[in-house]
Amino acid sequence: MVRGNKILIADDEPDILEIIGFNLQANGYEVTTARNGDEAFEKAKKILPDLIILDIMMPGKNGIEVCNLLRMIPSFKETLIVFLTALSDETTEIKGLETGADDYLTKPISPKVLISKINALFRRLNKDETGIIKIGDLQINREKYSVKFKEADIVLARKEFELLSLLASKPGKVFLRNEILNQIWGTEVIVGDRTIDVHIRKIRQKLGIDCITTVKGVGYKFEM
Amino acid sequence: MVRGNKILIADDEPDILEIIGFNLQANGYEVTTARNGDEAFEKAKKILPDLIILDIMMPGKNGIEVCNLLRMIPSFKETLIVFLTALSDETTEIKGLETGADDYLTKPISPKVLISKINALFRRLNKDETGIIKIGDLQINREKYSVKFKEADIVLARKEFELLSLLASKPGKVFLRNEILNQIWGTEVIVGDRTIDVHIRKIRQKLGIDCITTVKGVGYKFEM
DNA sequence: GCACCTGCTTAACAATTTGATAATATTATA
DNA sequence: TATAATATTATCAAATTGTTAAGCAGGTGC
Repeated sequence: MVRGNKILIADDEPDILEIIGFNLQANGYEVTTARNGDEAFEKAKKILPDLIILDIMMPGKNGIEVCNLLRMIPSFKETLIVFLTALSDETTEIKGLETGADDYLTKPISPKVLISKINALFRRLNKDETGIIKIGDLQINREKYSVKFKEADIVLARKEFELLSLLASKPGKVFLRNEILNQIWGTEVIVGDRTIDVHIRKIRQKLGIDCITTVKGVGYKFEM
Repeated sequence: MVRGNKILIADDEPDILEIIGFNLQANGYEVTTARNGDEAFEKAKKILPDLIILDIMMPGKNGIEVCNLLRMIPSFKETLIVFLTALSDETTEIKGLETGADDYLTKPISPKVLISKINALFRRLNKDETGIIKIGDLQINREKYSVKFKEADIVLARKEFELLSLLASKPGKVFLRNEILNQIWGTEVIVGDRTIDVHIRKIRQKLGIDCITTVKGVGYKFEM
């Protein structure tokens, strides 16, 4: 299992970006920086970091807004988000944590302490972030949007791919129909119940193997 | 899935224990207190809390020592440990986090902020809580919706699974028929009395072992 | 623009599974 | 043993999922 190591730092002070960025890189993290809220949001969607460090007071969107926006996107539900700011205002801190941030740090903070805190957070997060899922003879490449089974390429449509990808991300876990709807269609779109079934059917058909099990009244799970 | 809610607080100042304890209880946590490091260590082993708040400067063992000792015990590998102390000394903070603490808070801290931080920690913890029940040769996995007995998979329908799951969640406890009805069918649905029997029968049949005992006139209990 | 293709959703119906109940048999216990 | 409680069995209705085909929107090449 490969520990995720992509970190995005957003702060409007170049000095902070440089100091923290340098220290994180020295500790084996892959660092991207952003100078304001909008840039942070765009870069986050692009690079899908494992951890995002957000300054609260920034030009454009502030850190809390960025956090809120990101948490609405399914693929950022599990991403670690930490606020870093000079504000010692208690109300802000609570607001930050309640948007679903994982920690809240106040400047000034020494790089060493920061690294320690970040390591502690990652320690809790055991997740494979390579983007490639390999299960038996099946390979799912999130970046290439491709699926291989026994060296043979299988062409899946987008929804099919996302569905298989989701199920295979935790083999054995039963995904409730609601869970699937939220993760793939989002909370706003409403689609009929049979839609999931039809996609499942197509995946089963295209893969040719029965690796998706129905748990009646509950949901679906992936198993090889 | 039941959220862990047992918290142990260790501090040598009675005032702190009282204030924090009160606030945590008001937020639905079950609180135990300790007045020094040794007491904290003993109580931790006894009650197996989900979160431990440790003062660093305490009579007897200090907080870091307690943390180190606990982390050596397998059942405390996943326990949340947070340091709470007046020391703002950076070196101590790093030392704390490197022993495997999950956060580090400095006094003075307002109860609101404390609660927020603790909620944030639990939020993350609950995500990788497996929800697996293991009793003897029986394994019940809520996430996978699967039941294993001696390596053999047993397929249960939803109601059967819920029922077994409920009984096995507290082995030995007798669940009244009413209790079972409320937990599994809810208060609105009304089903006949024989319905429970039939489900119990199916579970017994499928498991092949007699681990559900009838307590006539009262209810059922799970025992291996 | 127009024909054509692809992917997504849905409707309609078939197939399957589940859960509840009735009817009857069995058991525990006063 | 009498009695109430539970076990067992078969049956049926309801819930759930599978399957197929059709409609629709968006994109592509001509």
